[in-house]
Amino acid sequence: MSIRTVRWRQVSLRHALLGLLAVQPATGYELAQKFDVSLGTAWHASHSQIYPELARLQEAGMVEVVGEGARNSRTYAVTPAGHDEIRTWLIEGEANRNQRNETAVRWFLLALLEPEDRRAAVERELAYTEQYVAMLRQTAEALDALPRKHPFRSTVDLGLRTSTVMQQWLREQAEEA
Amino acid sequence: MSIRTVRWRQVSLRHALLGLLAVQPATGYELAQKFDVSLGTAWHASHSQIYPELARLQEAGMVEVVGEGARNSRTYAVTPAGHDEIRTWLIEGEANRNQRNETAVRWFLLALLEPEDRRAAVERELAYTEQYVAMLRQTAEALDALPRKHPFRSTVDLGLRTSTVMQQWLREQAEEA
DNA sequence: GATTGACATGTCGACATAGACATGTAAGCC
DNA sequence: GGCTTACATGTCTATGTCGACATGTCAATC
Repeated sequence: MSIRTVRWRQVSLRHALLGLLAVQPATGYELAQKFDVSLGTAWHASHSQIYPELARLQEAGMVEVVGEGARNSRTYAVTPAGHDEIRTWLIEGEANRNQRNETAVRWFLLALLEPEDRRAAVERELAYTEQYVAMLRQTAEALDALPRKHPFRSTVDLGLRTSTVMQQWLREQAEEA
Repeated sequence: MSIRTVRWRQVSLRHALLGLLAVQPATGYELAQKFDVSLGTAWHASHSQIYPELARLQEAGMVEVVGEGARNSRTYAVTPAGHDEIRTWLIEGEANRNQRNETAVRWFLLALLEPEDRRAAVERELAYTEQYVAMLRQTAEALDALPRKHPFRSTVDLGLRTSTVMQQWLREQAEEA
């Protein structure tokens, strides 16, 4: 009989949810949408993961139901224990630096294409980044319209700045012989 | 009985492997190392995934064994069919833009901390990026010493450029009230 | 009042992934 | 010759994740 240390690896989904709820209480349905617009560059999760994890977080006392709305919806908020968890994770937690980014894999492989093929692929990627930048700009505008600074306002800026660098780099890739 | 369309989602591991082998033939063991130093920002895979996938790629005729070395090692190389696969994927394949990046999740949550806690967390993240930049610089030097330009040389540049932007952004986060 | 579509929550099965477990080889050092 | 360490390949289990399946609510439009 072997001793298998049970490691908890599902840390990011858990903390991403706590983070979103710390900004504003929300239903599972809203969280699923926020993952794509607000936290899209960092993490993705579908509702089939979110609902069970919310139940586990509630059981662990890190979130609580603060309201029930139409269509059997439940609004969750972070408890003090949940805030502690966020803080501890950021200050003490050991970071997992692994990344999983198919777009980046594509960009790595661009160099393997013939110049003509590469230009076509780069065009596609540039079109994607332009769409992405447009989305970020819209988000920035919406956040700037709020009475007080939104906690995620600066991450939108980070996205805009890195996108500029990436677009410049992609253009150079198209020109490479 | 319901018709379940079997979707193939393991596309990135497959193409990341093909891409690495297109640059230079390698053993499974070497590929596992390359994932972390060469493709680390884009994808991560451990040997327990790599060996079975190499076997599947060989079965599919996209890679072949081009040499056997000491300690029962096998060196794989990409076949013409494998090159076609890379090209088709880059030109025609539908991109999955989802990302999974725990570091980015951490950076998003920084804004939720009290200024003092945040400065501590930012210091940690800055230390990580500095280590990462040092590694990239070493890689760049090593690639520049080669007789001809390495296909992945420009992706190292992209990493260096985005790191600069990120470090600047992190410093700003530490200063925010 | 029927239809449509967005809102809302849930489960299930297939597949992906990490890390432990397993085994053996070769090189260098003492 | 024994020890240690890096090389090298493999499997298995627990867990993570996606997409399909399932069910129901409410509002708007026809």
